[in-house]
Amino acid sequence: MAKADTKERILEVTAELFQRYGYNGSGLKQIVTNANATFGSVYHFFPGGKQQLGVEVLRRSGQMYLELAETIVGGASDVATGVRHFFLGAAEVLRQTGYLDACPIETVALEVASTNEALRQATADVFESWITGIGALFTAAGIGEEKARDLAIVVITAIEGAFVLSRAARTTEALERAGTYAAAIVQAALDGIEP
Amino acid sequence: MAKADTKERILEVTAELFQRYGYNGSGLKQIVTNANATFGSVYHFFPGGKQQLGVEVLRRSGQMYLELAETIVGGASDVATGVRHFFLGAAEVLRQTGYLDACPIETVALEVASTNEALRQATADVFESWITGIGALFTAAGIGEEKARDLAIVVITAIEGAFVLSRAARTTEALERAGTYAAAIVQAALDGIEP
DNA sequence: GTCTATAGAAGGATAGAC
DNA sequence: GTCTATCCTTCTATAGAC
Repeated sequence: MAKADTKERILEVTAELFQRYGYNGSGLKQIVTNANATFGSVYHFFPGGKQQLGVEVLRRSGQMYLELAETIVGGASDVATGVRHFFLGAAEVLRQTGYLDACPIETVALEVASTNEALRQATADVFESWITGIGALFTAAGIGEEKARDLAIVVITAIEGAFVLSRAARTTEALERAGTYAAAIVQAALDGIEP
Repeated sequence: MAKADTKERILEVTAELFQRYGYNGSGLKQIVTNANATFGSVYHFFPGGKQQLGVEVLRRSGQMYLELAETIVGGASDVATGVRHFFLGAAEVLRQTGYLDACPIETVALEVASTNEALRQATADVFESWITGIGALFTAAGIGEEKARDLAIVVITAIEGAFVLSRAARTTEALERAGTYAAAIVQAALDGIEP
């Protein structure tokens, strides 16, 4: 088991590098080295080169991160508490990794938004799946569908924005404050308050 | 006037490229071409190379964007309305530029957070200046200092996160929803409601 | 201050032996 | 499936003429 699938290792290493250094900041050479693989293997599994590898990594990372969010948010006593837990958990991970590991697709999303349509579409698909997935947790908690989607968007934008400020400042302040307000907004929706 | 300062042109062009393509995505060659300058000029004005140019561009862009925010937020009938206007204005700019022009430092901030300490510090300084500047508008509106800072952080994280989703999806939905909730949170603070 | 040429490294990608 | 060698481009940076 010390030797997992080569393809699997390439995907895992690339996901980690994208999360920390972005798409342009992660060289194929670095990927090959860290994954203990070769150029031949990369192009064997991903004939479309770095772009194809990128698309598959974004899809995988997006799904894994959604599952993590669903587990934490859905596992709490109520969704508002769950949202708060997710922000605090993200803050803890960020701190423990030396402010390396935040959102697995955010940096790439901004880098490729206006330069690579295939990758841009992949990031858009991931965000949409998050909105749908988190929104479903809110509707399950009794919130109307339309409002549930809006809430999901607000919660996701809050954590993405907080990641930017927290990584730049190397403090968890933004994640903590954003988490408090995001949880409060969800709680207000549970209480049936407008707006 | 057709020929502004060479240094000025380099700074302006680099700021635009950083905003659209990020730090790693903006080549010195591209900068030189777009600014109608030469490599010699770039290294004459910025002996520290791309990094020094980057730091100066981040500082400038950060200050200009803060001034824009202060004008819009502070120019409205109240700060909650001002916040709403800023989100809607940002959405309009984004739409009109084909989803190119969002935050001038966000992409760079994520790219350099774990790779270049000088640039990371520059982005952190910019965000801190925004928190202070926007927070001052809130205290001027009668909100307590501590809460004003928290609100500023929440508003800034909301717009940064919304930029990510909006650029990826090529819709203004995230900016509109985030703007609505950010304005509501500020309004609640004005009304003295807890948190 | 400006320009051109070029160095030297790193980028993605490919071919062909094994 | 894996590996190595290599191609071609792009990148940042520098030297030296003007």
